[in-house]
Amino acid sequence: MYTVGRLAKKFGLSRSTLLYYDRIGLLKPSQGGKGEYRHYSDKDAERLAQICQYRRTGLKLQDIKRILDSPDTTLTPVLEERLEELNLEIEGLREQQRIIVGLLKNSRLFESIGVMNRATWTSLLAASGFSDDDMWRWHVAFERHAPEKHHAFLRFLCIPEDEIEALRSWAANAEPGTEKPAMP
Amino acid sequence: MYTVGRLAKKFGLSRSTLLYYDRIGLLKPSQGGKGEYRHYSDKDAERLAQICQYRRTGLKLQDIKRILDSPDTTLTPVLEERLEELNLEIEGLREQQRIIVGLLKNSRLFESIGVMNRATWTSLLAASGFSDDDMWRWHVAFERHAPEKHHAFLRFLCIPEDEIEALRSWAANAEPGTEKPAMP
DNA sequence: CTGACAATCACGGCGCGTAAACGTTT
DNA sequence: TAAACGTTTACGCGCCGTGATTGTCA
Repeated sequence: MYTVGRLAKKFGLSRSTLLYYDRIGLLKPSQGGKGEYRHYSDKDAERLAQICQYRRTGLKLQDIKRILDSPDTTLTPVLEERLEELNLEIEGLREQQRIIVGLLKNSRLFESIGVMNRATWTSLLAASGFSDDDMWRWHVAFERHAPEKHHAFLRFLCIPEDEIEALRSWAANAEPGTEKPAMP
Repeated sequence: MYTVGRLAKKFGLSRSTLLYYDRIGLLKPSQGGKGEYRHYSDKDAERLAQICQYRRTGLKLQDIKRILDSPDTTLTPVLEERLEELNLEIEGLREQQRIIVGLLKNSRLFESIGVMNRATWTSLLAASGFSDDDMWRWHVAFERHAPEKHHAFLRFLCIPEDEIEALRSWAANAEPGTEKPAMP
């Protein structure tokens, strides 16, 4: 049995957060009617633990409520939806990064920040003994095996969208002996 | 010379957005007093183009204002700051993805979504003719040459933080002939 | 009695607009 | 007359945080 404050402390939340969860029906104390003190049982605490877990995935409180209040069939689809949503969000942010990198390309300073780029990547591969040919073969395999992920990875390297397009379409059509595209 | 609506249409914005920009002093029409129609000059339009450009980087309107209203010395630092901020945001979102992947690991369905993971990655490398040894050497080079980026990349693969730690510390200390860590 | 808790209610606040309502210019 | 404009005000999102005021427990 916990009071609001105690439960809040136990989970590193603020009291008002729990009050808020009560208000929206996400976590109602199993004892304590109107005007009385709230009393949270161990079961309530367990539910709160679940809530915190799901919150770490960025799910909205409403979705968490849906998950916890309905048979577990909803869990997987909701999480997958969130995963997809996160992909889109990340893609959007990377897009913003690419634009900034474009604007900053005179100022060489951005190299020192943790943004991955092609120069770093290729120099790493070279340092590990990978030849240019290896790299081209790798692009081809990547494009064939998982085109979307290939795309995502190229974006991860902050390569401009048009170059990505060129690289991918080359990789998609490459036959043994195909001429390699010129890359800056 | 443009009126609000025309300028808005030209830039794919809504009228209210321009009104808002006027209110906060971000873009004031060079002609048009109170009660009169706003008239935006070509210079204003140019400024708006700048604004839109910077907005695509996710800069706050206040920061854009600062950039445009002061000598260009502020541009670079502001952009770099935003870049760093984006890194943090992306890292946070990836963290959320990793948690979801952990929760979903029984449901194999997430493989079909565009999330990169180690399995895909290694199978790709293998398909391109890279041996296990190549991969281990590559980790070592990566860790030595750009530790932070190595970290970022492993996160990109949705590898749990503790395994990342293990892998990195192994790579950091590896000598030729060092035993390789067991990886699931 | 006192001090630490509890209760309820309502408002604030971020960032960037959007929408409504109603009057004026062209 | 109609369309586009003007101003002002309020609202929306998501997730709480912060009081104010008053009641209760140890």
